[in-house]
Amino acid sequence: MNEKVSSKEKLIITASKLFQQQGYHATGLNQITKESGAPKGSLYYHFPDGKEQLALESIQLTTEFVARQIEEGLKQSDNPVIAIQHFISMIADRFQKEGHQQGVPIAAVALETSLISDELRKGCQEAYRKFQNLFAQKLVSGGFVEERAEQLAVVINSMIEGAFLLSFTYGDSRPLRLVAEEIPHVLRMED
Amino acid sequence: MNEKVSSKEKLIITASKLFQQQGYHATGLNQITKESGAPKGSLYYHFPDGKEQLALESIQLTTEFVARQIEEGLKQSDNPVIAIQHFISMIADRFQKEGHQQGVPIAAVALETSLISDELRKGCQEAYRKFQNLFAQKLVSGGFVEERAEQLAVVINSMIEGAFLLSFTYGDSRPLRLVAEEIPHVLRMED
DNA sequence: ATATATATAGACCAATCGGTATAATTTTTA
DNA sequence: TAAAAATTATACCGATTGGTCTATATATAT
Repeated sequence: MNEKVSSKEKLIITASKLFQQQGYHATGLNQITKESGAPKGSLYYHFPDGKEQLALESIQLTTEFVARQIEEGLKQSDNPVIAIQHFISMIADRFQKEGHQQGVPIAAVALETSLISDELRKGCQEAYRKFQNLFAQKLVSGGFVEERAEQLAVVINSMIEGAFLLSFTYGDSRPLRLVAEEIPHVLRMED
Repeated sequence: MNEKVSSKEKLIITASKLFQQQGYHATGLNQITKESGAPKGSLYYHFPDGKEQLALESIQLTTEFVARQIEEGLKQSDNPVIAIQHFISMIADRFQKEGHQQGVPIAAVALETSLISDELRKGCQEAYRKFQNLFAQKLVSGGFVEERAEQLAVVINSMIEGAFLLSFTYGDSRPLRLVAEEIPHVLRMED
């Protein structure tokens, strides 16, 4: 029963955190190995393609983590409006509590790497698609026609990502909270 | 009459472009001096505080540039809804035409540096505030009460920034176009 | 013309970057 | 237990990073 965290897992977990906080280029492999406790020799054994491969798998871990948070938040209500508002409030609360030292998931890596690595660009694209699909599903189960649900999911995704970026830069959760308040009108269900 | 572009200006112009395309950490001072034609000696003469100072002034140049684009777009109509929609369409068109090789203004630097440099964080904050104020002004002149206009401006700013990020990552202007279509409902003026 | 700022030129610095090499070790299989 | 496979440990690599230094021009004054 090998239940302890493997070196590979430790590397991915640490890298995910650092890439989110510092971005791709500011995060060195030496820092990742040092903070994870795994040696550099292990890094290139488990990730023979180097930093890019490690970043890709880190993005995928972050994607799963965020997706689970979205699912958790959305199951709070059958009403898509209330559910999505609840999820955004969740983000805003956590953002406020943790002193916004965590960065914005995916976004930094997406902006830094999309033009230099198609692999990483696709990884980030896949992340956003997953988030989008979760919102779309919720809207469909709330009565929206599928095509319309997908369109609205893109808009909701944009609002959240943009508000997250603004809240991060301002150091203030207000943009996230204001966006949450407008969800009913985007979904055309007056409150 | 010294009308030729000074070394300082060349450095800022080149740095603005590179920071937007590649982000802060991926852009080296050697690359900036090389592409601008200005020598490294000049860099530390004009920017004694180094990369951070150059980045701050670059952000400010980008801010002015984008602000002018917003003003240009918004003056297209007295109706805030149509004006804002027109501006977003402008972005989407340019994005599509230029093969999205330009990056997202401000955002990358904001995400990369906000946690490590309060100066740069404030510079990016100032950028977003300027954009926000232009939208808010337009809404006020369109009949919105000031406080409400400011709230909606934050939301519109979020939608645009988020959609820009998604369009960039997808390599597709669709998120921007979908967000434009939802502007009437956010401003509660049915089309 | 001469003195004085202003600006340029580019060699140089320690530190760090991503990445490689190989030997030693641990774990698994036979 | 012996052989084989998986993993770890470092020392090391050239290249590049942001930043410094001093000598040399180029203007702008007096």
